[in-house]
Amino acid sequence: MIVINERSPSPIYEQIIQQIKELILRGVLLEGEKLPSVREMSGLIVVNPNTVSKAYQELERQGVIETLRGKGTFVAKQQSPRMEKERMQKFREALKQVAIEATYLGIDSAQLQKWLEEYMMELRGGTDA
Amino acid sequence: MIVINERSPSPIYEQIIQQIKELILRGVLLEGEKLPSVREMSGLIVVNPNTVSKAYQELERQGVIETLRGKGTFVAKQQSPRMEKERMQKFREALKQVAIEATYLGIDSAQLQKWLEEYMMELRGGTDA
Amino acid sequence: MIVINERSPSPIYEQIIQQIKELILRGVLLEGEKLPSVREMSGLIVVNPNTVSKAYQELERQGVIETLRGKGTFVAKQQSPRMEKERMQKFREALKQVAIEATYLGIDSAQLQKWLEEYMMELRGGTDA
Amino acid sequence: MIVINERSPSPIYEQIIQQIKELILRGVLLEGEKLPSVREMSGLIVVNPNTVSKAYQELERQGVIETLRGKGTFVAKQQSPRMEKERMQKFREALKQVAIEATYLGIDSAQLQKWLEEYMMELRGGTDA
DNA sequence: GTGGTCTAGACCACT
DNA sequence: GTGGTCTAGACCACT
Repeated sequence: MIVINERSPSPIYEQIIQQIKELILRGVLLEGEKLPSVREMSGLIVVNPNTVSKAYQELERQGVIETLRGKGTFVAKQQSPRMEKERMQKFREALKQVAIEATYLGIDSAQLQKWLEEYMMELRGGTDA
Repeated sequence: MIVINERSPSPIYEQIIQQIKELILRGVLLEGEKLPSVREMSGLIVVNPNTVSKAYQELERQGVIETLRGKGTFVAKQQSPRMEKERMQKFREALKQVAIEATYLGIDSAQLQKWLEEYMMELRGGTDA
Repeated sequence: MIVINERSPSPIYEQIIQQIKELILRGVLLEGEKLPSVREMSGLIVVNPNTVSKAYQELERQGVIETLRGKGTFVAKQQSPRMEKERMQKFREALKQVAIEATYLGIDSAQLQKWLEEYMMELRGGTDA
Repeated sequence: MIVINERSPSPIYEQIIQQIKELILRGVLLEGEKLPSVREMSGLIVVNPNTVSKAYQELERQGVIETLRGKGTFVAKQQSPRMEKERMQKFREALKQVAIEATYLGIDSAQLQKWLEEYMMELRGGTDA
């Protein structure tokens, strides 16, 4: 389910984080469901265990997953909106950069909204499956 | 005009690139206008000249600014959309991450579109000024 | 394998770029093969690591080599022709200058073609080895 | 007749040198013909006089033009092949780089020869005019 | 150990 | 004065 692009400029642990988030949003990973252990995951996606571990730790810090000692790692129960200030600021910043780059690429706001709609529909649609 | 955030995870030269793009889109920097020299800019934003130089070189590669040997660096004449494939792919990727993160933060697509509209209006509005 | 000419008018990082390209075309460096690390190379050819790094980054931009984070730098898999417009224009310009200079040196087109044949045979021959 | 590209990475004085050589090879400038003075040329092509002067000096060093005190600058009489070792070596080096880059761009030797033929025909054709 | 970023500062070609 | 190149060397993220 998770595909790593070694040539990507974004670090592998970031790719893992993003893709796990996406799998949860799409409903592939359900609330309370067990994630593969660090070692399993490290074998599945052929990546150093330290890298997987780092991704899990960050996901836990963000409240996306939960680690139960000796039991394993699970998708957190409350996947409700978490409006942490820091995260929100980062998001607004990213959104602004997207607007700038879109303008440079000559993409108008209608096209942009269409694409965003599509992506978000895909993600929300996932929860029905 | 340009403010560097030393604590930001994105490198200083990237911050310079993004902010110069923004200043151009907002119409603060006009076509053909001279940018501060590498040394001036380096003094203004308190950053090493090499770092400014790296940002200028990348902006030149992207066709945003132009360098005239021994004369200086200028905002490029044609700021027309450049649909380079690679850049477009990066953009689509960034857009997708924004959609994912928005979903996580509980921001619906209507809110997202409103914010994007605002940013893009600000940018386009700048060219009239 | 790589020899830097400090008196050459072309910058050191350009010399590195050209010679690595040549080594690949001659088949001395094979697809997927690891290049010396920035530090190793910098020691081998007695040049500052930053200069080697600059050469590697430009080679990556051109798709000649690939960087895997924390792992190293490798000869890219597909060394297929890349017909980027900009690069092609630069090439045509260089070719024209060669024609002009040849005429000045009294070299006729038959001789020129013979030399080019030789060089290209050498390069293509390298991939068999 | 001479067109300067201020955005070109090759310096203006080099562009002047190359284009004067080309004009001579094409027969636009004839042996013994007077060149515009440094000031005239500087006005014609809108370039700093120092830059023109530098180009003329280099052309004189190469034996392409001759300066007669108080009279002006003229296309040299003997435009016969001058096989200076240094120049020849530089040329062979440039030719080699052309071969390497052509291979990278996927241009075969037949195409390369066709282009070279064309360029050289244009140049030689010029002497008939 | 790997490449990426950055500083401080020198030197150079070009205008 | 302008940008381009290079050195020497530090620090950092990533694997």
